[in-house]
Amino acid sequence: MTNDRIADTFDQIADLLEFQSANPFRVRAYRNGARVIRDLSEQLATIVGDDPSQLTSLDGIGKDLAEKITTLVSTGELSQLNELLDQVPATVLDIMRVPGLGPKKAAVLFKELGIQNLDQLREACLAGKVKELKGFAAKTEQTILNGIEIAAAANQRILWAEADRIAQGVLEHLRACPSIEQMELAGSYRRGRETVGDLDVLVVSQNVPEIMDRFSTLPDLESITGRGETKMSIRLHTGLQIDLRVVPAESFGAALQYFTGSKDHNVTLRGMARQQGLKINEYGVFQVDGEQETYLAGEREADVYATLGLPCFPPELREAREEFDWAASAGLPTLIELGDLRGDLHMHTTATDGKASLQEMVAAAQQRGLNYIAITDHSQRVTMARGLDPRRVRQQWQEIDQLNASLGDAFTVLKGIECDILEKGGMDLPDDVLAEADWVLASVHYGQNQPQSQINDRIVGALENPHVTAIAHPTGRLINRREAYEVDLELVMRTTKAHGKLLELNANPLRLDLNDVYCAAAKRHGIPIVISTDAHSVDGLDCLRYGVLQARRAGLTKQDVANTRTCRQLRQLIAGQG
DNA sequence: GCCGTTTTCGGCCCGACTGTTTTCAGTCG
Repeated sequence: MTNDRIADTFDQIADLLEFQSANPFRVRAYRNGARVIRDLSEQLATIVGDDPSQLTSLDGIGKDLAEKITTLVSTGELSQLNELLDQVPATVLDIMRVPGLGPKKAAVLFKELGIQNLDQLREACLAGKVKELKGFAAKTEQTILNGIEIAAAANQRILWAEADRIAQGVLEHLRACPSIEQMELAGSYRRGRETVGDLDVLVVSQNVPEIMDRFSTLPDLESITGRGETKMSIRLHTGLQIDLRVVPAESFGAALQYFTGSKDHNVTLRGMARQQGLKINEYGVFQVDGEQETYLAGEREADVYATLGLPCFPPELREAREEFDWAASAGLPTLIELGDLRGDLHMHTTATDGKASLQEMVAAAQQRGLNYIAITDHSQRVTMARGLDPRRVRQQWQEIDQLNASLGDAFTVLKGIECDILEKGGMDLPDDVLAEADWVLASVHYGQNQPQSQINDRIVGALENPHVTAIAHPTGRLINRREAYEVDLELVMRTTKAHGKLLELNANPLRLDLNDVYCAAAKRHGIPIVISTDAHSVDGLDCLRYGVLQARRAGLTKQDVANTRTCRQLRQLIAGQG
């Protein structure tokens, strides 16, 4: 059983317990456990096999959850979950996804009207039965009806890149307000998560009505779901929710900290504050003496942290993973920045499925301030993309040699290939061809549904090939579209390290593969990461920043990423591979 | 259900907004 499955199980238990109005801290314990498991690069099954007593050394996993993990790994099921599902059908949980319906109201609907799913809920609302329940009335019934569509479509977090496009539009729209003194986006968008569930906008202004009126005229606005004195919420036609908060200047830093989250990071932070006799909320940090509260900080985010003796964590690190341990020991890593990258080592041209020619890609990379690139078109197996056979790839490399001669020292084009790892194992191009390349990416494109052992063998085989430089998009996942293939990444990382090879962080916003958790694991293994765009067009080269965000979330520094090196240093690194 | 440099029991972050209420519970982030 995979970590994700175990985490899903704990989340489901949390949902069901919440529905039953169980102790909220118990619910949190399950959710916390699920999160810790998702942030783990080692497979729990391996830990259980080696030494189950290690489980309780994981933060948030105690005796009880450890036992449940062991049971799940060894039997594949959990009697507790089955018993809960006997009491509450899983479809009832959909009711709680309707905005405005939480566990309490959902339980009333289930117990009083026997409503088990969204269809029955809609019928009951239309029949006017809901508004007769205690605690419900006409307005709630209408809100539920409106919300059912959202619940059905909801659940879908959008890609960070898409959120960024929308967020910049919102800022642009609001900037028309002259009273705006400060404005920032917070939430998971600011933390650079690969997907974003909603947007949070923070504004400092003396004129709240002006800001809120302007906010209500957003071009794609579907409905205003709330408007108070400081907070307003709207929903776009796409279903995306945007929250606006107008705060006084002396609270801006505290609000930015608060609404950037993550929730778990803030829970930890507030716990630390409490131990020091302090209180943090979105208005500031306060010294607490009985009834008396004295404002200590809040205007700037850094001061909020400084008051607790903490560094101002980059938002990408605020996930309650290792950031507080780092702060307490060696300090925070100096995270990589976009400007640190000197090269892009994965891109395609019109020779295969790219939209731009070799010359156009080179010119575009130069414009973006890069010093080198690798051209990595597909190999022959990828027939749909007119993959290159030995003759055509050698022809392209000859072209690159000529181009390099004309470019001089200022810019280098590496002769590369994205060579398929064949379904039956082995590389798609002969060794004598690969030996002529400067940069060989090995990729799994076909046979993604093979069992784990077969995928493992293929990737390990590629890593053992002396001409392979790096594994591209090592898990094959497409965010919100396709699961990763079954691959034991711990095995891949050990093999990668043993042969001195590299792993890619594919910066395409749909891939971001390796993800933050595995990039952090690669760093622990001492494996250099390569952040590349996999560009299929000139515009595709702009994706590097998405990769950098994910790398920052992994705590990677400039030193951890291979293509921050000069081209000469990079060649030396490759030359050391075995 | 987890956790411990006050604690192995008794805590566990905190406030805004809404709707249905006559003072507050539920939901949300």
